[in-house]
Amino acid sequence: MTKPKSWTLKSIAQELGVSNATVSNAFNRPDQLSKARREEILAACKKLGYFGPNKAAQSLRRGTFNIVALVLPDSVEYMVSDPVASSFMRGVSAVLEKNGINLLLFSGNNDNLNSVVDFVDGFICYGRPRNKQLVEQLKQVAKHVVTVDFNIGRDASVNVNNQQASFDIAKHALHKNDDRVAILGLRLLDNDVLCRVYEHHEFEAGQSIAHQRLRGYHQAISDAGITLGDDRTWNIPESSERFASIAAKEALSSTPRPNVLLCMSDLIALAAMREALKMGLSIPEDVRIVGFDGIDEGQRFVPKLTTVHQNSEEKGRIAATLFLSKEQQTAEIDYQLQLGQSS
Amino acid sequence: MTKPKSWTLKSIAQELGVSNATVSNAFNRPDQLSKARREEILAACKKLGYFGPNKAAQSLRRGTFNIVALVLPDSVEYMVSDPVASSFMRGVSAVLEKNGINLLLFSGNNDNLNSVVDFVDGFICYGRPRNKQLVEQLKQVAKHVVTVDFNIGRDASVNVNNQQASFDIAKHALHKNDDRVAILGLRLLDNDVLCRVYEHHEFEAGQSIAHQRLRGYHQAISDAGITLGDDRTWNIPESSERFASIAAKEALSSTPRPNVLLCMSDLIALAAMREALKMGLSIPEDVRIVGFDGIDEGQRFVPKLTTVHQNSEEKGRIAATLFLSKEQQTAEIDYQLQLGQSS
DNA sequence: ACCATTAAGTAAATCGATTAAGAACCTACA
DNA sequence: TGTAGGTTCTTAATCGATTTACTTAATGGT
Repeated sequence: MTKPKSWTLKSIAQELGVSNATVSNAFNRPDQLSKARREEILAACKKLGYFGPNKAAQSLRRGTFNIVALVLPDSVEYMVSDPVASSFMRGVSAVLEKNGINLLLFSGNNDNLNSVVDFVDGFICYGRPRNKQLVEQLKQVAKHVVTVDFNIGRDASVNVNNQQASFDIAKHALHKNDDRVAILGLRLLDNDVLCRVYEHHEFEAGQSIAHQRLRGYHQAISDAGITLGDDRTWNIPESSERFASIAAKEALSSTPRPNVLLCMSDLIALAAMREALKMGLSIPEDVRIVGFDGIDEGQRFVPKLTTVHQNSEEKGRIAATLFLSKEQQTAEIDYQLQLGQSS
Repeated sequence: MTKPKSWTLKSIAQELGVSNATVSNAFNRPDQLSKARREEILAACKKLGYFGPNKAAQSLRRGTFNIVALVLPDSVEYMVSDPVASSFMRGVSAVLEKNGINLLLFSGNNDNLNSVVDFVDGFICYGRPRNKQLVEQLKQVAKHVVTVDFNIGRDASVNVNNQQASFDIAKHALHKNDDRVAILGLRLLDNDVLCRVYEHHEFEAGQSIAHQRLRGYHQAISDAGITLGDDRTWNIPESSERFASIAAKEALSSTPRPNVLLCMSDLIALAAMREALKMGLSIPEDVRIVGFDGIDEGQRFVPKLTTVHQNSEEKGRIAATLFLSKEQQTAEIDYQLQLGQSS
């Protein structure tokens, strides 16, 4: 046999005068052949430039791929822009890297798991995807899933107790029962527009993190003896500075002007603080602002942001570890209130 | 045939009483069968819950994968922390997403392309990998490569003219021929330690972006009639705030205290500004500081950073587009000086 | 009515591996 | 000597598809 430009198991075996199986075993099952034979084969492969079994073929045969898809709540673009999401990704990748598993980014804009489901070992899904089809598919066709910040009732999930945390931070922010409260929420509605939300009662059953946090806020507000106006809640469909600024400006110039702003993310809270300062308001005297997440920038801002810190990187690490262990369980991660000067 | 829990092309064909090939053609080559037959088959598949040919098998057969690996200069962790790298990734992913191509993250810590080369269509390599083996492998075993910020002499690459840009910014920063210059560099040495660099002449031939930028600085310094001291250059092996701060502190307290700091990245420049302010120095009166990259934070900082802006996102888009076009060419992207108050 | 085309569909080789089952040989123990 | 057991290696089926070459039937022109 003349030397082919690229070797396969078969051609190598032929060249060496042994069977297919023996070469395969040399690479995968050392106990299936004599040590001498094995070393001889491995050495020959190295010399000839055969770097081992083709992974694609191996995967097809074995049904395992060494790839996990990270399902993003949005575009990849969003993922690397958002500090919380980035941290999470950092945690995930650190664990996977250590285990030799590759990470594939699956954009939340994509509407069909089928394009990847055949060549990944499973999914880590960060936040409930907007696309409901995707959730259905995760349930049905995924070999293995770990969900983060939401639950689909199979395999594993990792969550923070959003409701409790939101309750805690809101309770801290609310002082008197004549406080005028506004809520700058995340994606509370099923649309993609920045708008006020009117029917609060509809959300009491929702399972997204936005709804969980909203419940926490509502509870604290009601505990403080405050009545939340019917138009005091903003739906911010994506976590961008642009949207956050617009919503903050709107809220701060609405009547009655709120003196407490409950923000469902630090990104939103920071935008709100910038807007408030721009409008000449002082924080926390004129308006108290609290966030959620605990990103670095919030701690550098003046005044320092009061927020709920959740360790996103740890969350990522736990999610990946859970994925690898294939255990079926729900992990709840810790959070801490981070008290700054903004409230 | 009884209904299997998951369909394959074969079992579906059997069930429908047609051949393998016909089902395959129904999905891939509409011109190979009658319209009626095709629609009948597709409908049946949908009803039975067969979502189309298995991608892993398809890939093995066809030799194409719809996956491109993004080779990172460092861990995934680094990639999402660094704003420039994140922008780049954003650009890449936007283009790939639009074309239905999946993105796989390949950590620069990984030392063997072989673990992925068999199931990706090729590589986009962001920055020269530290690992020289990796470069060799890219040259030899990659089906297709686009390199960014460096060149391996095959397929395509995209670069910014680092030397010219560095020359320009340095020229702007240097006023008089009695300026005392220090350089806060990137990874100039092949080690992983933060240290001063003594033998400048060794770098004149280097091809990494750090070396390219250094050449630009040297040229401007020499044009200004300044002699750069032998211990005025710092090697900062990774682009982290921690390392940058240490180096900046060291440089600013060294003798003679520099009044011009040429920083090879904005991250470093920002750290240097923070340290300078902390030491009670005023910018630019006591020390002029310039950066490289043009990240957002630099423009928000007070004083605003003077720097070279390169559109990283655009760079990412170009890299991905180049990859998809399979053309063999080198694209040079634009840069602009961004003049702030820091110099 | 005859032959040349074209259309529709199928059989079988192939992509590059893994692995169950079995063959050939050797050792050892009763 | 016969048989049980253990090594070492091979044969052949299989993973789930694509695609070339071929068969068969239908169409059309003269």
